[in-house]
Amino acid sequence: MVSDGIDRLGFLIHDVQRLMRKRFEARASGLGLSSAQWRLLVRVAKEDGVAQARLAELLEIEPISVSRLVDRMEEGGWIERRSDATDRRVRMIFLTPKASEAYALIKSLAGEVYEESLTGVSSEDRRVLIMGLEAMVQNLADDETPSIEKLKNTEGAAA
Amino acid sequence: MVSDGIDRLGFLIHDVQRLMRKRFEARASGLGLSSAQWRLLVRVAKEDGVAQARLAELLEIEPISVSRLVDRMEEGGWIERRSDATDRRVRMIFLTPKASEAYALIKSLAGEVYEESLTGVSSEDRRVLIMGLEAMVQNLADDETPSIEKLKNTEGAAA
DNA sequence: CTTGAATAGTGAGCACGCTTATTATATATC
DNA sequence: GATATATAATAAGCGTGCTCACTATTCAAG
Repeated sequence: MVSDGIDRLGFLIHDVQRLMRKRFEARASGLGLSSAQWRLLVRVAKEDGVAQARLAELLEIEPISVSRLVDRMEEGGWIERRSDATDRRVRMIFLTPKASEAYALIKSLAGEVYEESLTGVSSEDRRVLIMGLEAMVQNLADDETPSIEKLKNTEGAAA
Repeated sequence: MVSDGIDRLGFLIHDVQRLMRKRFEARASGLGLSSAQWRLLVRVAKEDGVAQARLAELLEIEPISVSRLVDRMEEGGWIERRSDATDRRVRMIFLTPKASEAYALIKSLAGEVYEESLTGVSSEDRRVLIMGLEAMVQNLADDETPSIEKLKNTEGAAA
């Protein structure tokens, strides 16, 4: 029923993501930053002193994943945790000077990878591509995840 | 210099991949299959008896990752390893009947997720999207990863 | 036959995501 | 004030990817 390459959409997205991450990390390896760390760093750069829970929201990962990420980034000297005076549960995250220095370079590395990945794609097609991806995020974001129950009640799994 | 949403391309791809994987795994959780396992299963379905090294090539992951994946899939009863009579280094991978049964359902689940993710995207835009993604894979695939050396020799990292 | 290079697979250990459960603190309610 | 609930962060343990190092086996030279 599906036409063209749509039945390979998952493979495609998966490949693009993996290859982009790989290339970025190859470029940034001199800095000792992974792509996950870079994403967190970018967020903190935009909102210095942000709490971990807020970071989890922004990055759309679980708080525990932020915990671990921040652990390693603190070890690496990229960020530091400071206590919030008004709420002792909160750890506020700040960039170190080292991270602030690296920020511009990181953005430029990312920009390079983006441009390279889009070589030969017209600006018109780029716009369609970006808009398509944004639509996909929107469509996938409303997390209706109840179909397991449905499956179990109507058909039963093929186990 | 970058226009529109191109400076967020990495975030977009990352989000789409994560959300698609999440949704697929929610649907397939009744089966006990992860998306990585599903990808491997699809490959083996197309080439029964394939060697692990060949699978690593096809999936574009490292042989050691295939090893671990196959370990868990063997435990889960999805595939089985058999020795090759002509080359005792090789483990040939076969689907179990359980996996063969599940294959059609898996493809249909994947197709559902693809269609849902593309809701509201015209077939014309879909074609541009797919072609754009394919171009990105092509552009990123030629793994020129020597720029670390270049960086070190010409500028030095900002450490 | 023996030596050496290449190939197939795995072990150890790491990064980064997850689920589930726990601790510490804050806040709302009685 | 005491109790219950909610929130911030973390701990434990797993899946999937990686690098590096290793074993077993094959194949090519000598």
